[in-house]
Amino acid sequence: MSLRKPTKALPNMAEADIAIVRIAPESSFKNKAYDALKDAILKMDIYSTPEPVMLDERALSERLGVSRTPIREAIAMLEQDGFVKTVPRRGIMVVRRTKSEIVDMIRAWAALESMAARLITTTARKKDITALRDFFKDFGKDRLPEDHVEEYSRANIAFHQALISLSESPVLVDLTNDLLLHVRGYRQLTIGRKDRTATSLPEHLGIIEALEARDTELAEKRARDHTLGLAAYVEAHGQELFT
Amino acid sequence: MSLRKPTKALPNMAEADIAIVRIAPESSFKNKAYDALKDAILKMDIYSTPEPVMLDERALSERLGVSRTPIREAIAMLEQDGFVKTVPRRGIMVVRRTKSEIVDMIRAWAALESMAARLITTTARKKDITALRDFFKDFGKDRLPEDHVEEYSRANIAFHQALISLSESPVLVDLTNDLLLHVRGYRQLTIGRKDRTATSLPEHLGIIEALEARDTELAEKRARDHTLGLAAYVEAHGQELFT
DNA sequence: GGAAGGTTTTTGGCATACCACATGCCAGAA
DNA sequence: TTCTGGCATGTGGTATGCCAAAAACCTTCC
Repeated sequence: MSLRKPTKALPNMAEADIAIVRIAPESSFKNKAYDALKDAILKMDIYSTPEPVMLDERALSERLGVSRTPIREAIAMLEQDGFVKTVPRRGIMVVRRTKSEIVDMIRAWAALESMAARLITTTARKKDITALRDFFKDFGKDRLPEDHVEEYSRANIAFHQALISLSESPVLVDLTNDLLLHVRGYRQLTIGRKDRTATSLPEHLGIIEALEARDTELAEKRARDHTLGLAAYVEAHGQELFT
Repeated sequence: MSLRKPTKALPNMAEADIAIVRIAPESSFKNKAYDALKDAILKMDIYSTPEPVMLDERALSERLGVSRTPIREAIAMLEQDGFVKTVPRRGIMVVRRTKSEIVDMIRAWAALESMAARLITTTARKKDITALRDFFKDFGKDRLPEDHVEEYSRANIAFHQALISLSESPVLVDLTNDLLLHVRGYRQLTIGRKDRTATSLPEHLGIIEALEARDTELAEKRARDHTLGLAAYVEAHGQELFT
């Protein structure tokens, strides 16, 4: 597949070996539009207003300086992702998730993460596991997480993503990232979590310890219970968010 | 919604009561094309030939009797699903999964299904759990699964889907169905499983028993181990498939 | 005979025009 | 004043046509 005629194209091809970096494929407008729209949707605060946020193909095509065609293809992709929903002759609306949908997603996340923990205990290098502690090195008795919620929240997300990555399972990584993108829209998941941060840090460390000890069952259980705890928290305290 | 002003519009409106049936919404070509292509892709045996299967926009638009635009939008959606990959100026190819990708997907499936089992022990009705046995009522000592692999395989898939559905978690259901669609392409997962069917049935029954007993931990474990067993099986015996 | 180089063909990317339908406004009738 | 039918307008859906780049083909010259 790579080369059609490998017969005698080698001798004077030494130049081909020097740092030729495969020129930028120059992504298509479709993909650029997809990235731009996805980014914009994730940034906007969909839940601040009661009316659904609507998108307009023509307006978007003008703003992005391309025709409607690539915009529409990008919209079709976003719809597959579940970020928007287009209704014929009505408009394209940014999807608003209900509380139970968010809780549901967090549960799925818990499932995937606990499987990641399980895999990690059998394959990851000790060094990489220990490195997970670094995400929280700025927090401790003298600098409590609950006093730096924003910062801790970022470390929290980074930790979870790093954890999943250690599983070296592309499927787990991708699925989890998708779920996180949806869940993340809820600012209150971060802010309101203030009273959860206190218990969060010890739980994280507990997960790391179990991983280091190669205790498969325990690591799996701790990872699961930790995230299920978040789900339960949202289910109990996330009321005000969802009108 | 049905009638705006019931105040005085009744007397001579008898004609409005005659069989008006709510006209069909008539899905768009884009979605029809998506369904048709997805169906076709799932049906084709991608692994029978060494060369990748290519699709052609213009040919498809002709075959389906619509223009390229809706086809392209459908392709964009399928690409999001991971079923095809379009390379500029080269073509659209049906994605072929490697063995490790399949194994990876089955592991994620195991994670989701074990979470489903966990949820079921706390929410599902006894009646619905017991109904899961029906999928295997045609098999027993006098009619061994390994003697009717095709049929058992169908029952198997149906069982797993019904199991996940009992969790009443749309996210788990959707994610699992997506994974199954990808995994399913491997006919050998069905055929080669002949030597696995023997152990499969007892394991299924074991899961059902744990669910009925509302033993959360055990149900979760059995569901997970059962599917992880399939992953291990594919990892060990799926060699011949992937060239 | 074979290879370099030019030309045609193929293929996806994009822009544009037009269509059908949902809505809202508004004149005119009741 | 209130209601109704029609028209203007806006929105997504679809069809077409052209373009650039890559691949295939073909010509020509050593």
